[in-house]
Amino acid sequence: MAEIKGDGGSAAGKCDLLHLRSLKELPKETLNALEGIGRPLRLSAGKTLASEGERPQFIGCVVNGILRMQKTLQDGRQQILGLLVEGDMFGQILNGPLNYDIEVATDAEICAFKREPFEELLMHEPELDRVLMLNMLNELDRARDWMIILANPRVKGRLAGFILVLCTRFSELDDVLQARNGFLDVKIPISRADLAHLLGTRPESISRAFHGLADIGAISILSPDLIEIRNVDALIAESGEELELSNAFRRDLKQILSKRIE
Amino acid sequence: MAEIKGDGGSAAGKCDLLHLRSLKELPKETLNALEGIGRPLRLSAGKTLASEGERPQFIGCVVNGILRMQKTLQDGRQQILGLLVEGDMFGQILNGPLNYDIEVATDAEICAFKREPFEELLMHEPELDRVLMLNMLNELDRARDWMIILANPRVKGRLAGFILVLCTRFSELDDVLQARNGFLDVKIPISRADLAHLLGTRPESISRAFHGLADIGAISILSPDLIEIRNVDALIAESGEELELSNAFRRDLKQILSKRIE
DNA sequence: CGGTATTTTGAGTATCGTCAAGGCCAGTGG
DNA sequence: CCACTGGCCTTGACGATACTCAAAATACCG
Repeated sequence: MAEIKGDGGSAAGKCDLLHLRSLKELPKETLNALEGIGRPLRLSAGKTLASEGERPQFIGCVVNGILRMQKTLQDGRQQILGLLVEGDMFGQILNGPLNYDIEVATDAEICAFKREPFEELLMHEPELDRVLMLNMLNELDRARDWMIILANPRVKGRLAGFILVLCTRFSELDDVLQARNGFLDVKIPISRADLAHLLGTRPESISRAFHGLADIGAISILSPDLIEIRNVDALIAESGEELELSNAFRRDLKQILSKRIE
Repeated sequence: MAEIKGDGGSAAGKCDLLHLRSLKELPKETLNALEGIGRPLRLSAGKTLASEGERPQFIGCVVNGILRMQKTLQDGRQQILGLLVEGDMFGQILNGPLNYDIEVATDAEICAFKREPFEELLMHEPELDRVLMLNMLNELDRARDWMIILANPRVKGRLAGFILVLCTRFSELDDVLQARNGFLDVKIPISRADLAHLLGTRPESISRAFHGLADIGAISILSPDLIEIRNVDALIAESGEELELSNAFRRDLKQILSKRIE
């Protein structure tokens, strides 16, 4: 394949940023400028991209795959603070040092921008600034979602909340949602261990919670990382999600279902 | 007292924004302009300032007292998503509608800015924009703190984490910290019920956790809303906080202790 | 001093964390 | 082609913890 050699990076070529939903609104010139200073990086699961306390050398944008933001606690637990997916940006633009690690959860592809040219571009392009602001607001919303999920006293409820969030906030992801004979298939994109770290519990409890949800008929487990939603209302009831949103949820899900079936 | 009548507000006069730590860095003219469009509001505990789904009529800045951001869930639980204290701003500047309620936790005083003049001021004052950005980053950090605290499997650990956060992130507050005969007194600024809503549990468990911490000698309970930290290390150990930070914690706390004693 | 709200305590049950063992799947090497 | 190995997921048993409901004690306010 024709590869344009980058200036020293192991990966070379050009990022394809056009299809990322978060950047779509940028003017074409800005997008081109971004692609000009960005280099694609292919990362394999398990790699640590940046560690707590340091300031990452580059600004990154996830093209596909999933990264996790996580902290290692004193008692040995690892707590996942959030997931970075397609279109999410990271790398402390204004902030000081990171206060969490960034690791690769599944094999991923990112676009890396050197800090200086990126920040210079930022000065001249208020649109880019706006996109970053929205990215941050999005992260704040998601952090609050995780808070609500974590506050659920039962693991079964936390898992139900996670599945619902997967269906809404992460629904744009390629492989997560798929309709099949009238039900919605959901691919669980991370391991049980990571799920446990995310929901503040242990893999064993996650497993029990999955089967608990299956027992009440809310889902069925097709394979460890693929489930089928059989009863949205039961799922919502378990999660204890908010009143108004749960109705919106139902509507959206029905929409997604019918859209994906077509 | 000399009061300058406002244009229709029930409260009148001028906000004193000078002493707020988050606004200190603003140029004097910007601060004056802000004070010009702001009106002080005195609020009593329990009042709902804004509800989920609506867009608040004004931008607010807390002068003193505590507001809470909270959501009412379908199963009746109320989950507190965070506290707004002296210097914090709220009111969805760029965002769409709120997705939580804002209620007054303790009698409070805020400075309210009408949306239009505030946003116009924002256009002309990049410094103000920057302050708002920092305010948002701060909120994100705090949301992540809450996540880590909520993820702690034991209520005793969550409570320990809360007390530590109180000593660090909220240490600038007037009444929270006070040194007395060599130990640090901490005023718990919200009720047991609110604390339960914040930590995702029930008031009974909060009570038991307080007494559990007292049993291991980490704290002593002077009155329901006033505790004394007797063993910081035990408290940190219970909270399971992060490795590096816990050392910083210890240092900071010792500093606070010696500073407050003087 | 009485009345109310808040906090605390108690007892019983459900849930979760822990430790240990078993099962499933994929990749490896004979 | 098949046994083996290692990683991940599941299951089981048991003790610790937290939720629930109910009642008592305490603090708060007039």
